[in-house]
Amino acid sequence: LREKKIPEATVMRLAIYTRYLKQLLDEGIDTVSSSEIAEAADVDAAKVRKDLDYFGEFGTRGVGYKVDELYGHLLKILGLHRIRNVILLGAGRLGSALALYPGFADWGFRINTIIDVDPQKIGKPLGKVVIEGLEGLERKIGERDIEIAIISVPGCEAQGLADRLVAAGIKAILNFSPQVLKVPEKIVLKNFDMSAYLKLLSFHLSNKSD
Amino acid sequence: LREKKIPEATVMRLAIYTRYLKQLLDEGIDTVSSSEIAEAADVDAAKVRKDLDYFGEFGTRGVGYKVDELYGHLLKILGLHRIRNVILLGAGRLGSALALYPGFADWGFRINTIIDVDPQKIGKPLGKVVIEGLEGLERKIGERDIEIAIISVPGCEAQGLADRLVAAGIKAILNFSPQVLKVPEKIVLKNFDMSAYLKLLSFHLSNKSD
DNA sequence: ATTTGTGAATCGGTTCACAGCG
DNA sequence: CGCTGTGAACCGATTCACAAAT
Repeated sequence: LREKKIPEATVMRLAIYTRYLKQLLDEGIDTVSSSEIAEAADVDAAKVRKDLDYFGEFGTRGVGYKVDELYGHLLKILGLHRIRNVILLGAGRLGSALALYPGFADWGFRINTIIDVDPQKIGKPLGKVVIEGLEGLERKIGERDIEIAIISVPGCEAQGLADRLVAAGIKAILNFSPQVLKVPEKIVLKNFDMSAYLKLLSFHLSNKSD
Repeated sequence: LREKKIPEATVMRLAIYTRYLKQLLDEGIDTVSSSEIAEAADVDAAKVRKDLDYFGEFGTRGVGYKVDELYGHLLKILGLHRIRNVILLGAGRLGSALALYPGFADWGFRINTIIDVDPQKIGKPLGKVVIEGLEGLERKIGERDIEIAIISVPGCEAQGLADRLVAAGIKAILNFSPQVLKVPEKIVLKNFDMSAYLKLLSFHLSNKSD
């Protein structure tokens, strides 16, 4: 966006702040301070202000931030002011849970295509979307204006699938498989390797004697 | 462990390396270089060596690392050489998917207790474990030697539950709810807010004009 | 009086470049 | 000669402290 490069961690925190602001909005609270946001997000107030500072001046000194305005700014900053189409690849247990997770639709992410290779599943509905086979993947991504892919297939199939997605012009991938994916620079890739997170917990448990 | 503090990112990468080493082990390959590990994990070789350097010297100059030895060292470092008992809270769609995810058991994480408040679910099996109600939570954690809790309940219930878990002596929490949890310093907490990750992707999509 | 916005200092992780060793 | 191990330089994010604004 701006001239400066925005730290990944900053964007992640902005994503957290939006949820709190939405809550305040629903409660009818109209003003909030950086220290209140900080408390809710479990960070410090200076960090909140610095995070916002990357994008402009949204507050009033001595007063704080107007909740509705700040919320609107953050939605714009994060690109959440519009619908984005998502393809889900793999309708296993995890994939099914993701397909039905309301937290995606709440923020404008519409899973409009679900793919699986199991003939038993093809043709059956998962939520409001009918599961389809892999054929014509590339065409569907183009025709249906899909920007984001969620991969929840076994690790061994993930890289091949990612290659096809990239060739089809996908812009972002959320990878739930434990496979490390290689994609071109321009593709936005986030990994969500759950066993890796458990290993991280395990490490800390083994070294609690700090 | 050592005198130095280990970067979180380093531990996360070690967790990734283990998967690759396991694969090499299964393929019967017995030597590997830092650059091969780097390639597999999509990082650079210096980073791999630096990550290992925090914990000791595991390689042979001019040769590389013996796969089985390095794998064993990493298991020890990450505390994966023993079984850890896990409690799963919330047997909804996501919770059920997690309960049945083989990636946990593969690394020694045994979900031995599953809790839900829905009377319809209580008493029914999920995998090999029978779902139980919330009563006696604290006692179960103590008696069953549970170290890790996975929270997959609605956000509004997550903090109250976390408080009980902490009081019961839980050591680590993996939080799949979008609620930011407040726990004492000594508790190891990792958040897995999926909608926050989608928001992150959305931000990058909106600002691809780098 | 209060709270934001922000340059400057600090801290910590990454990268580099090469010494050390087989 | 090849690859590891590692101090040092670099870079970027966090924290600090205070000026600016109402």
